[in-house]
Amino acid sequence: MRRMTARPANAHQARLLRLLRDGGPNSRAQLGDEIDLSRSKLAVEIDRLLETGLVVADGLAASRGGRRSHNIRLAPGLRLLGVDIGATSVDVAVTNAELEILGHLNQPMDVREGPVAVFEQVLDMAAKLRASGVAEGFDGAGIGVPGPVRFPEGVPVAPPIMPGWDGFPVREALSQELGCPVMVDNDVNLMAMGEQHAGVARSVKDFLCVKIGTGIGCGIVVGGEVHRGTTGSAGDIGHIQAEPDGRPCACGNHGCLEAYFGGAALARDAEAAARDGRSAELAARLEEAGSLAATDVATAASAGDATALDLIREGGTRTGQVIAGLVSFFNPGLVVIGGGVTGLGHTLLAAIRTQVYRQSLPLATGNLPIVLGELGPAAGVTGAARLISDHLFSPA
Amino acid sequence: MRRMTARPANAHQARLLRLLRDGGPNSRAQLGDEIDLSRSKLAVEIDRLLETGLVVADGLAASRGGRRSHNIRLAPGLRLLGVDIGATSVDVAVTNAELEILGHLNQPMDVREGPVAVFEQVLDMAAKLRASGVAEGFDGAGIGVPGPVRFPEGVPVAPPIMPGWDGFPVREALSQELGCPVMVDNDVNLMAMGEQHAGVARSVKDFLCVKIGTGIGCGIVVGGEVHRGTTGSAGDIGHIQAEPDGRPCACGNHGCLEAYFGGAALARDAEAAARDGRSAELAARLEEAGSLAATDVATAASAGDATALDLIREGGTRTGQVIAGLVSFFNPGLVVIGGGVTGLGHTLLAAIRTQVYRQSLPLATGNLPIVLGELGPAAGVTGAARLISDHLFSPA
DNA sequence: TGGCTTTGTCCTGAGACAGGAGAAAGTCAT
DNA sequence: ATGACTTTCTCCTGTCTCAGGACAAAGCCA
Repeated sequence: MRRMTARPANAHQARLLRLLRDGGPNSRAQLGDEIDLSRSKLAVEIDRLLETGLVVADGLAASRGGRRSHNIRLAPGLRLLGVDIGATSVDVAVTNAELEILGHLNQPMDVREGPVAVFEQVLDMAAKLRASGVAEGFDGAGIGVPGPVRFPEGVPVAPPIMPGWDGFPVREALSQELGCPVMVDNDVNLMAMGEQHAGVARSVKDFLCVKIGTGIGCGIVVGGEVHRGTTGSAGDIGHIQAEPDGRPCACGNHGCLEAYFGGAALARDAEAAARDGRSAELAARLEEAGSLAATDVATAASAGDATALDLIREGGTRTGQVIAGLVSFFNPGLVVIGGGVTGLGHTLLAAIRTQVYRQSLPLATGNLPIVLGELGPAAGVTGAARLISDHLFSPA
Repeated sequence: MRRMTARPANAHQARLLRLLRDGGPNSRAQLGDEIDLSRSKLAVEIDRLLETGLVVADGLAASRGGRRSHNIRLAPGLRLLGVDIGATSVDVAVTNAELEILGHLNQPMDVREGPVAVFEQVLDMAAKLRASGVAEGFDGAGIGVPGPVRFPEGVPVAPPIMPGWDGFPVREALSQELGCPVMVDNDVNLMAMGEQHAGVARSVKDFLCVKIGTGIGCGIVVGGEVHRGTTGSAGDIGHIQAEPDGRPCACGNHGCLEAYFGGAALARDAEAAARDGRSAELAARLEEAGSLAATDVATAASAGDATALDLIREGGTRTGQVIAGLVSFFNPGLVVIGGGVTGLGHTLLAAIRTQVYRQSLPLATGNLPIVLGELGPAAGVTGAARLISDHLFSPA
């Protein structure tokens, strides 16, 4: 079916759309208070938006002591697809124009199978969501991939954990399949955007969002905008050296943070601990499943297993060391910890906090909250929807 | 005498002034090509700027095949004061509106003597420059201090090496003394702005500028704008941990970069080497002067002293380790090395380069130039002039 | 001297916009 | 119910911004 193709005609319209999206007021009068425009001009722009169908006026709000206002809302039929491709699983969600999640699917997947196989699965999941009735089609899609992206073109570049994706025209291919605009970004950046839009980072202009999944990455937000770096690899902190001449890392260097922590390292350390007989708990789980994952460490830790707790604490300390350096360097107003291993929860957070507060400059940590992300697996897909929404809600 | 107090009336005028300042064209026609305005509107704005005296039209340019154009230039009488306060010396310079240095003084000074004493000296130097005929008065002044600054108010906060300055209203005090607008920033940020305006970082939008003086700091430029951080302490990389459980640092922590390198650490290490008998060259200089400074290491190194070279290499390697992490994190398009110890030159640069190229992600270093700053002591004062110029050339 | 190019000025009409006047639609006290 | 008051929204008018065409000025070159 035909989807919405209208775009705001000017910056005023774009600002209005974003205000409505981000939970601003919804009467003409109150919109006029937040946007620097006269009532008359505002009325004209809203009329034009109504004509294009980008917003609708449905019903009247309760009176606030005078004439009742019209409810101005974003097109209720607008649907965005948010895709978050991880190393071992994929999330696909549908949102409305306000970026509220209407349907969300998660499936295991191996990113190394390459873009063609993964896209088949993603399109299948999108079809399932459509079939469930939450959407008849999509007005736009955002997609996050676990590696650096040449942002303007929407193409992954030299992604270490997904070599088959190097140079694959993700944006173009997906846009063709879905028949709608598509934007591509690094998964960590999208998580940051998600937490910024609907999570703990609302109203914070400069913050870091550390995602600890299979690997470790960091979304950098400067002045409300994601910093992607010159080649799109900004935030790739997994291979910062945490220990001079330390453990060998898959990247060829020694002592990288990812050699000590992250889903992959944690699973490997847990298996070693199980085999060494350091943890009966982990050994039992290894016996049962044949291999261990980060989640096994989480459950063992919550069962009180000392070795599992030690592994988490040590990893948190290493991560905290690196974050401490970044905090001194960047002086953020907030640090968000998220990603798959947030199941490790407050043990991890406490270790990170201790290390950062100990090592960073007092001036930089003085008023610095370090918190867990509050959206969990919804952060990535929300950020993806936000990414394409920012694109759609900018002048054509 | 009365100074220029006019300010651009709108964003167009501000853009025109900055274009002229930054070496853009200077005829109406060519300005019109670079600014998105019609010839008519442009002519109106230039006429208004001519009226206020912010620009002047003097003479005609050579013909380019048709009617000769008028030379539009920034007010030739405009004078800016750039002040760069270091730990042990102070630079004061006078520039014209194009930020060309018309006069430059440097004097030794101890920042720990406090703001009152230092300002007395700065004002004295400014008076000397005035007396030399390069300026009759100042239209604005920029000043850099070696510590974090609460930028909007122009007040140093919790500066480790200059405790007496904490909370001192630098901006207000200097503005009163000089009778002109004043802006205050961290000295490292100003060095970055200087290299951006007239040095190696021209046309680079995202870069890092590492200043190795008595301490070590880093200017961060994102999208052409200096990133100052939430509390103004961004770029304070001297206390990033370079060695876990390493040398004790003056800040109370262990293993900080500044415990290993920077003017202070280098001087201390050199004295130790002289006393240990590891370097006859350094011992002779110590004998002579009673104490050693970073410059002594530089001269010893250029004389071929192996110990001095080792000290520089080791410091460069440590610094390179830290920068490598920052490069992975920030993914800049350029890294500039500057500050007092650039006298150590290419030995230092080579050590830093080796370490960064070895340790950072290939994608981040692939096309990354790491170069010495090209302005030397002029970087700070040029950046200071640029800071106040940006302020003066923005709509009132 | 005449064609051509570049630069700069003048003019007009279209559109952007603010703010006043006032209609519409409500609340609340009397 | 009535009138005073509030809030929301619309309409209108005058001002300002701005682009682009027409044209004058000033140069080059053959």
